[in-house]
Amino acid sequence: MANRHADTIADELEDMILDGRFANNDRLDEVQLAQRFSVSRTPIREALQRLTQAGLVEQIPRRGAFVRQPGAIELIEMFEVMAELEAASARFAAMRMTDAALGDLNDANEKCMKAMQDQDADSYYRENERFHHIIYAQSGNSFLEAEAKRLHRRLKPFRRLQLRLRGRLRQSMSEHESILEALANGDPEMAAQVTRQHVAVQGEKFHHLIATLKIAAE
Amino acid sequence: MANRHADTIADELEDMILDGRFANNDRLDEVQLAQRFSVSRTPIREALQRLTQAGLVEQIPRRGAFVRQPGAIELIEMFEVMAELEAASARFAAMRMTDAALGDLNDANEKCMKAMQDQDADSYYRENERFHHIIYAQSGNSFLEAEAKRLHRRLKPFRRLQLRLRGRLRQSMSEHESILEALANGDPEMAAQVTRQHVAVQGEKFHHLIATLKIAAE
DNA sequence: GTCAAGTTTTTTGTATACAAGATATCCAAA
DNA sequence: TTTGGATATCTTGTATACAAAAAACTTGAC
Repeated sequence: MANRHADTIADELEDMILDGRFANNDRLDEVQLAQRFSVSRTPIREALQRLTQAGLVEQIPRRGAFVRQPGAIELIEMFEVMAELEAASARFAAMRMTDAALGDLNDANEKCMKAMQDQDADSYYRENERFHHIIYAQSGNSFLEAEAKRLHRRLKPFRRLQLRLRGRLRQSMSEHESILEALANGDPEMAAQVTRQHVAVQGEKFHHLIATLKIAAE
Repeated sequence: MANRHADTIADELEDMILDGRFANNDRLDEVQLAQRFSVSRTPIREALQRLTQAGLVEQIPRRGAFVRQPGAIELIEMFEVMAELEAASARFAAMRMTDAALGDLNDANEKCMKAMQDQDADSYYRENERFHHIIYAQSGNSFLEAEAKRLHRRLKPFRRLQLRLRGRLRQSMSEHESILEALANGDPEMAAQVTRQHVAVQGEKFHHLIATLKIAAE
């Protein structure tokens, strides 16, 4: 990609923002960050530019850079788009997927299941991510794969939240089964539909969660 | 957004690349560009960073920035994704669209038709773009709208190419009619399907065009 | 004439310097 | 006490300086 220093700084800042280590609208002071990373302002500014492009930071001219956590509405919109990208991936994958990849997908799903039974959250997240990434890759469309990965990563912290809802995990696994079945049958429309539903419901659950939190806060 | 100078420079460079004023793999020399724009290297570097993020430029560490025109395969992939984004927009629009917007869409379509009869290419492109942008906006999903606009813009120069094919324009207009009808009927699945087809066929026509050009070149 | 090692020249990436705009502080008047 | 304006301070945005890496060139051996 680009220059090493600014690159790694951007990655670190991205992680920090996505992990929620900054509050919304926190100002990212250039000199402070420069000191923290022991570099000059130049690579910091490059990193901030990158984050701005990625939508994680908003830069206001002559005012500075502010972390920009998406609001509830924007998150729902993003989940909606994610559902469409996943549905499209699944549709293509149903037609283009290799047998070997189908085996991998099955493997990821079984490990997901096992992780759920073992209450092993880390393992669950890892295998669930693998499950979805395999579908993106098997769309046979690298551009789609890249876009899907990008948005998937952006939504990661919020997916975790939503999975805490009672019964959601088990339901999610059953949806995986339907996806697997549709892909195994090579049924593009079915694959697209169940996959869209699988992701869209995450957005809805998330919405529900937000609403609940709001009520609880009153 | 960000700083004025680097901003406008990025926009200008973007236009130049999208208009094809640079060949693929052309190196974008920082000092040369700095002189051309009468600024220092700093804002140039910021602009190049932005273009890299947008996928128009590839930066190789310690080597420089190179314009990166998508190849045939990548273009087909991008058209495939565009088709999905448009289809999703149309699906949502079928459910959420206002009557006023439906009127606007009809208006854009009629002006498109008129432009075709008048052989007025500029007017055609403008109204065609308006047609599609209305659908994005009426998806009621700003995030989707932004993503669709972004990709639409990226594909702009290649859509123009494809429209030169004999009979393509008339076919395209008839597809617009089907889209309008589905939206007017509030039929989400039909709207998604005809819209996907409308855009996907552009990719196929484009593919066909490329193949033809290659044969002609031999 | 070709190739390879060593040297010079470019070019990138980072640090620092400086200018202009934004924010904060202070003081006086109502 | 509060408000308004003038001044001081801080912060961003751009220019310049410098170090290190890559490319280009030179020179010498075969």
